[in-house]
Amino acid sequence: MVTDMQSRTSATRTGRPRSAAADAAILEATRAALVELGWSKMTLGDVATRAGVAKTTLYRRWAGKNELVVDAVAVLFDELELPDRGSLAADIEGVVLQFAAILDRPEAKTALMAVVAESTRDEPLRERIRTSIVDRQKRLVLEGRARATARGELPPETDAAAAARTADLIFDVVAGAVVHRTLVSAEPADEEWVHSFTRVLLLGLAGASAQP
Amino acid sequence: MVTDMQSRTSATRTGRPRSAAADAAILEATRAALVELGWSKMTLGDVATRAGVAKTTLYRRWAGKNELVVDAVAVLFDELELPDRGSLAADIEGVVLQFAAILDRPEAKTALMAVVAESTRDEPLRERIRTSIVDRQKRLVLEGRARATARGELPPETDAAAAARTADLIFDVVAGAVVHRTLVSAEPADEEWVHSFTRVLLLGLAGASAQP
DNA sequence: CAGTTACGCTACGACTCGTAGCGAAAGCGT
DNA sequence: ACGCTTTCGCTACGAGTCGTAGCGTAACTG
Repeated sequence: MVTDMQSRTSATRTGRPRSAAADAAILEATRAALVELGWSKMTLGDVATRAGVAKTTLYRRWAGKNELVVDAVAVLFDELELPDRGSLAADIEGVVLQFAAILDRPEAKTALMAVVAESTRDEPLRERIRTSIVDRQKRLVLEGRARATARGELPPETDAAAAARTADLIFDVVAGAVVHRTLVSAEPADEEWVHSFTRVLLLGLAGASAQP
Repeated sequence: MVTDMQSRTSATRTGRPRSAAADAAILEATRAALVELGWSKMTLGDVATRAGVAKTTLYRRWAGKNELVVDAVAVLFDELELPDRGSLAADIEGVVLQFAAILDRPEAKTALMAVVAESTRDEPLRERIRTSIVDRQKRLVLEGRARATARGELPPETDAAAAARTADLIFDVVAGAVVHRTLVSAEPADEEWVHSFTRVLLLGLAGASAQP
């Protein structure tokens, strides 16, 4: 979570250890500040005060606002799981509804778009977002396909490269559509919408695999 | 573009008129500053200096950074047109490639995500984005469907409400997928990707209309 | 020429940022 | 118990940005 070379390389650190409670308090205070103030009006000084922590302590652990907010929001995606609803279509609908529920939170709305905007000019930040947020979502695509293949709903993959491209395409379509619906169109990704979207996606994928 | 009640209600304004050249210079300076500095490091004072304009002049015309950047980036979407490539699939591919080309610009990357992030806590800003940017894209979806219907590629719409929902779905899927591919996955939406995406989308829509 | 509005310029208080310095606290090894 | 090391809370600071006020001048209208 926090990038510190020494604490991982040497098993036993000398000196006073960093307070784990402070980490938790800071991240929770960050989410609270995001809810109340949004990204632009949230200040690190305010977060430190809310967490009952000195501002210098915060700067010792995170390089800046971007990194802190990524860590604070990343935990929201821990609850993402692939439910076994019996069919590929039902599984996808379940995951998409979970994803939509997370994006419905005010702290996720304002934080995700902002850090993505910053990441366009900050390659390390983009990597941090990828490993702590995006890859967790992408993993569900691969798991879902594996489960559907085991069920016999999908044929086993023969071309690994083509399979990877298809997984990337699915991921961008699913995540992009939900994000755009929620944040740009500002309309809820409710069950009816998710059902329509899933049907179009699956029919499209079925047709694409039928006529290569 | 600029919200001024008086200049439109009363046809002839008394006093010194606002310099149209200043407007153009400010918007161009804004785009230049976005390219060089990105959203977060761009300051209105710097924009005013680049434009050869006093900072106070800038504040007389725009309420803040958000509104200014929306206006500055909106013109990038003026070049979006619906090319007549002969088939619905080819038309969609053409539009998506245009959209991808705009999103490939650095000023569009950093600005669009940032203002969308701000709009989650600013309803007037979201409305401004919608009317000056989003609706211009959405219109292409409606035009494309009308043209395809005229060609006979699509059946005439019977249920207006269902047709509107479908158009919204298509729009969120197309725009969301391209944005996610470009900004989150950070990989180019090149011809190959657009071709794969368009095929999945059209097959899905065809299948969905076949089995209502 | 009088009236009105926009402009450039300067200056200002308020705020945020990120860092430095200090003494005290909390661990570890001997 | 005693150093050694690192973290902690606190205060203070220069630098930078924000958005506005005031002023004299420029541009356009009747």
